[in-house]
Amino acid sequence: MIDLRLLREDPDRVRASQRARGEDVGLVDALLSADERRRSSSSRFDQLRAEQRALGKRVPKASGEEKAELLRQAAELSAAVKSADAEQDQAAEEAQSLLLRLGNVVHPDVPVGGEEDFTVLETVGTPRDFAAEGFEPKDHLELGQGLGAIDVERGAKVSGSRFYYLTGVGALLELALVNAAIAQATAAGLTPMLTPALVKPRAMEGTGFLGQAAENVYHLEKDDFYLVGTSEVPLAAYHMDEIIDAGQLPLRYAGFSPCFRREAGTYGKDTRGIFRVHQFDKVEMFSYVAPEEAEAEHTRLLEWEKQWLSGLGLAYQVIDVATGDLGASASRKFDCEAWIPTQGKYRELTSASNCNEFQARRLSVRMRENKDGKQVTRPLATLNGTLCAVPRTIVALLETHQRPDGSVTVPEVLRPYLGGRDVLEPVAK
RNA sequence: GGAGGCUUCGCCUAGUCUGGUCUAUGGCGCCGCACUGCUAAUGCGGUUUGGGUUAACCGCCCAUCCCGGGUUCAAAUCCCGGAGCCUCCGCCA
Repeated sequence: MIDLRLLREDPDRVRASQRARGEDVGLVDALLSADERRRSSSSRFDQLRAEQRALGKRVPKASGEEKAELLRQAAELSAAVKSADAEQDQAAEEAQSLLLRLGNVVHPDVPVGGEEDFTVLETVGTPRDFAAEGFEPKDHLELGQGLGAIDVERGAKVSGSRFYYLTGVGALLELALVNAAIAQATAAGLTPMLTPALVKPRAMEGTGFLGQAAENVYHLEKDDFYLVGTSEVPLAAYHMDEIIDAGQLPLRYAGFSPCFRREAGTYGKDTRGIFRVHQFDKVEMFSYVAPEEAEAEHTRLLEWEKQWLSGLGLAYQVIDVATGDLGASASRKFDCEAWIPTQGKYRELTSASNCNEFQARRLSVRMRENKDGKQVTRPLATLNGTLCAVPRTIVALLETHQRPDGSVTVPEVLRPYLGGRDVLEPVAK
């Protein structure tokens, strides 16, 4: 959630942000007046309650006629307090529900527009020229099947469309990727974490996934659990309701977990292979920092992503995602898109978001620091970035490093995690 | 699944039986000041969190003793429901 003080003092900035996101600008004014009602009803309650307490203190000291009179007045006040309390609760609830619908205020440098209106910040590496090498690249599924690495037919038989098995060398490849990613993150000082994949509503809500993104989240009705779409959720909620000493910051984690996505509204998109699936594993980086450090941290996360992709020998571009394509929690988002040879375009492999204080306010994660000789508490900033989303990385790897005979060269960084193997060979059918 | 115990302002803790100066005790930690050649030690003071009021500060008011209801003029304290943690039993990877 955003800072209500900012909303009161500079509502135009919030309106502009909503407009840029292509979201309801009227929400800002609805929230302003709901906040007004919340404050006035709360004042009314506070005042009545103060009277009630003052009167209550006199009761035990009085006696006889006087006491009877006090009790009569107190009973009246008691009723008034009760109704003021109910009014206050209702007003607070209304303001809160409006506040939760409001997305983060976007960073001023973010390009305005929809999915196609991103800015390319940088291009790294050169897409491999298969025509010059004289052969037609196979797509990841054909390659994966040849290697005995991917089985989508049985995935569909057992679980339906967008499910798959990683088999044999495919399974080993995932484990190698995950180990290499965790090793890189650990070397950079991040704390490796294995996180829950089922979370309570508060964690999901606080991370910002129950607004517009709600239709993409699996929910277990009977137990009221949500399946996480990323370990960002359990990592953000890890410090929920805590106050962290400024000296402990930054806190950096590398979470590994399965990720579940309903992929609603993507009917017919990326139906072949394992590019877009309902369940996959991912290594995710997550940082808690002081708000003034957030932008520098955002760049840092991006650098670690670039280091990872470059190490895998992939060609990619970095984009500044446009306002209309930002998640509710993000003020700015950088995606790394890797070149997929058979698609002839760059596709998203990683994504780093700066949520500044937005998630921390919702989850009540604060920092305590010494300012001018006084201890102050304020929300901190959270950021997240993909290190390795396994299936998409496999797609890019197989296609990029394939050879004419259907074998695939293993990038050097992965070899130690594949028993020294430097090439994956097709298996006999 | 069954039985019992626990949950208080960063951490530990007093208070709950017997409702009202609980405006929540003490210790640790932390912050400030003093003393000191420096450090340590010591002394004094401060230190829950959130909301409101304020241009801001000071101050003041309200809420907050795991959460939600209830009883009462009045709830940390009594009653009901729930959550989490711990111990034991059962089942189980």
